[in-house]
Formats: sequence, C-alpha cells, structure tokens
Amino acid sequence: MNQAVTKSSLYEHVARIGKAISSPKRLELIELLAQGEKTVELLAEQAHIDMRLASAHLRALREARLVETRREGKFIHYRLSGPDVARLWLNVREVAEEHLVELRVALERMAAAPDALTSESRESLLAKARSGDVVVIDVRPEAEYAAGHLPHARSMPLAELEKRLAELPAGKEIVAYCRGPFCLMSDEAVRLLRQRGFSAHKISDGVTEWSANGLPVEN
Amino acid sequence: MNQAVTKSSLYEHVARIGKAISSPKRLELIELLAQGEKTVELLAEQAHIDMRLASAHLRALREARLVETRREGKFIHYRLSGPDVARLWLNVREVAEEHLVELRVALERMAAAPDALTSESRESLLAKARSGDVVVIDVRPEAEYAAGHLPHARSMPLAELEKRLAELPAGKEIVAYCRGPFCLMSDEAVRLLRQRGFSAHKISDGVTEWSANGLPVEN
DNA sequence: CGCACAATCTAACGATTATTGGATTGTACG
DNA sequence: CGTACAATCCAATAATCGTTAGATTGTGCG
Repeated sequence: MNQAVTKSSLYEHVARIGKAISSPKRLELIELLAQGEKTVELLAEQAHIDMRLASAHLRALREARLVETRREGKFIHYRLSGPDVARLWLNVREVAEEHLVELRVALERMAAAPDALTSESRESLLAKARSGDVVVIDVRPEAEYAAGHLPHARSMPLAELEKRLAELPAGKEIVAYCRGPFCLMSDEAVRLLRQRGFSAHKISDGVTEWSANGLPVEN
Repeated sequence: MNQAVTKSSLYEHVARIGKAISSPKRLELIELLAQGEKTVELLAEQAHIDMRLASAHLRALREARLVETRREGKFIHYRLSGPDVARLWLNVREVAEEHLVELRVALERMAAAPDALTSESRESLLAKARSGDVVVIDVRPEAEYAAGHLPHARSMPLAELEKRLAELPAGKEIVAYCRGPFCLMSDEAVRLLRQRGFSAHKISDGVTEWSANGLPVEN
C-alpha cells in the first residue's frame, strides 16, 4: 500500500499543474503573461476582472509554480516561470481546437479567418517583411511589443492606430498580428485599415506561436 | 459586453481540457490509455480503483473529447482520441517535473535513477539494439507490447519474467523499459535481473516518450 | 426467455473551488 | 508621521467535484 500511495502522489503533483490551467480566467492570465511581465493591476484590467480576483488566481498559478513575481516599489510584476509554460498553454489550446468542435465554431463566428500559417508561409512572410515587401504591424500595447515582437514588425497599438494612419505606406500590403488566435485586436485593426482604403490582412500567430514554431523573435 | 462574453467562452472551452487533466486519477488513466486501447474493467484494475469510479472519470475524459470508445460485445474499449493527447500528458508532466521540486524529490525516492536519454543516446541505443549489442525488454503486459513497442524490443512481462529468465542471454547487457518515468515495473525487473546475476539497467522512456522524440515505434 | 456480467446511471455526501466584500500589509511620498 | 495606493489576506457564500453505494442498461449465451 505504501508504494501505491507514493505512486499516486506523482500524479497528484502533475495534477497541480492541471488544476492551475483548469480555469478560463487563469488561462487568460497565462496568455497575457506570455506577452511579457505585467503588474496585478494591469492583468486585472486586461482580463476585465477585479484586482482581488486576479490576485487570487495569480496565487493559484504561483502555487503551481507556473508564475514568478518580482517587486518594484509598490508594484509586483508577474511573469511566467519559463517559456515551457507558454508552450503548455499553446499545447492545451491546440488539443482543444483539434478535438472540441464547439471551440472551432466559436472561433469562426468571432474572428475573421486568418491567413493559415504553415512553416513555409512563416518563412516567406519573414522574407517579405525583411525585404520591405509587406509591412508587419504589432497592434498590441507598446509594452508588449517592447518585451518581444516579430522580426521587422513595427509597433502600432490598436488604440493609437487611427491617429497614426499617416505613418503607414498607402500602397503596400499590411499584415497585422496581436496576441494569438483568441485575440481580436488584429481583426479590429484590419477592419479599420480596410475602411480607410488600405490593403490589410491578419495572421493568427502571436509571438508565442511564432517562437514555438522555431522562428526568431526580436526585442 | 456581448463580445466579452463570447471571448471568454473561448477560454472556457480550453479550460474543459484543463479540467479533464486536473485529476490525478484521470492522468493515470490517460497514461494507461497511451499504452493502447483498454476496457473499463482493465483500466480500473490497473489504476487500482473501483470500476464505477473509473467509468465516471472516463466519462469526464470523453466529455472533454480526450478519449473515444468502441463497443465489442459486452466490452467497451477506450482509446485516446489522438496522439496529441498523449503528447499533452507528456507536456504537462514535463512542466511539472521542471517546476515542482516536490515531484522531482518524490521521483528520486521511488525510482532508481534511469539512464538519461538525450537524442543521441536514444539513437545509439537503437543502433545497439539493432546490432544485438544489447537486449531491450518490454516488461509491460503483453497487450501493451502488441499495441506498439520500441524497435527490436522483446516482450517480457514483469509477471512472467522470473519464469522466463532462461530466454535471456547471460552475457549481454539488458535494457528494460515500461510505461515511462512514473512506472515502476522496469525498476522491479532490473532488481530481479541483477539479483539473478544479469547485467541490467532501465531507461525512463516509454513508447510515448520515445515516439514523441521522433523515434520509430514498431507493432 | 432468463441468467451473467460489463458498463453506465442516479442519488447522496463531504471536500474543494470561484467569487465577493471587507480588512490588512507593505511601500512611496509629502 | 500620515496619507495614497498596489497587493494580499480573511471570511463567507454558492457552485462544482470526487467518491461511494445501489439500481439500471445492454449484450452474449444457454
């Protein structure tokens, strides 16, 4: 019996990770943290939840060792405890997309169909971005761009996009990206750009997806 | 607000997968199913739980679309709904091993230190197995061997090992494997073999780990 | 048909979890 | 020192989950 008890304790430890990612809010927090270190306040705002609730969920994530903290004056900055945590989030999301029809349906209803990104098309996008053939814009908040972004991308936060349209070349194809397939900021950006006569489309990749597919990230 | 509601539904769907893997028993069932299709009865026995409890957990897994069923007479055979499910289990376990010290400690106390398997040592083990330089034995139940096993491995279930010692060459190095790092059957086998004068050691890889590292599997 | 048996379903409980509101801690700053 | 504010802590509630036991379904077989 002693062996059975300790053996099951192995699974119990792994289940701690499972429990941590069993809540939609915590998954959203993980995705936000995959964009870079953030304070509790900012996380609460971006996830549209109360700061105390955010704190409680972050506590759960910290107890599962998925996140770490750093104090800076009055603020406590949270970050993922490693790149493997972001890849786990990706992995769970991919399994969900593969097996849960409801998720695929919900995604189709909410977001415009993005450019499918195979590894070759990622490479070719990278080449076109390098040569200036297309303009890649990162529509996330500037802090997230600073924490890491696609090569040759320029920061153009959704909130400022309308005011800064003049900075974009009129003739060229514009490619927008944000936090990933669940993030609607790139959709919003493309909608606005097309309205103003630009030729624009989005890709579903965020920095995490891009990097998990072996492509380089700048910062 | 409508958008916020539907957006959070995306995370809710992913969280269904998280919930499914948030229970130690369900993780154990997934690992067992990663060895091949099994009936509820067999799963209950191998996980040391009541059949009704196993059925309840399998229901949860089925509702998360992680497993599928097939009826054959009185028996219902469960199987993982794809190889990505086994890789998810691996991924979660790896994250847990990386970040939870308690898990590493528990593992060290229960299991003998296995041969560390880098990709090169996997390749070299494969070569030595092919040339007959070592004898690789699969100590899992025979049905699991039949569902898929390491190349050039021979089936030698732990339960029969003692009776069948004569089949093993006395001089050669014997390498034992079972279901993976959480499985203690290979430890047991190595202990017995050494007691009887064989030169034996184990590897931590099971078929899932082997295959996830890009190496071929036979059946 | 009726028995045997794999598997599921239903009901119930105790334990855990998500969420909320209020109180508290810790740091910066005047 | 005392105020401001980020963040956590501390109950308390409702909801969900794990587990057990008993009843039921579905299939094969004599």
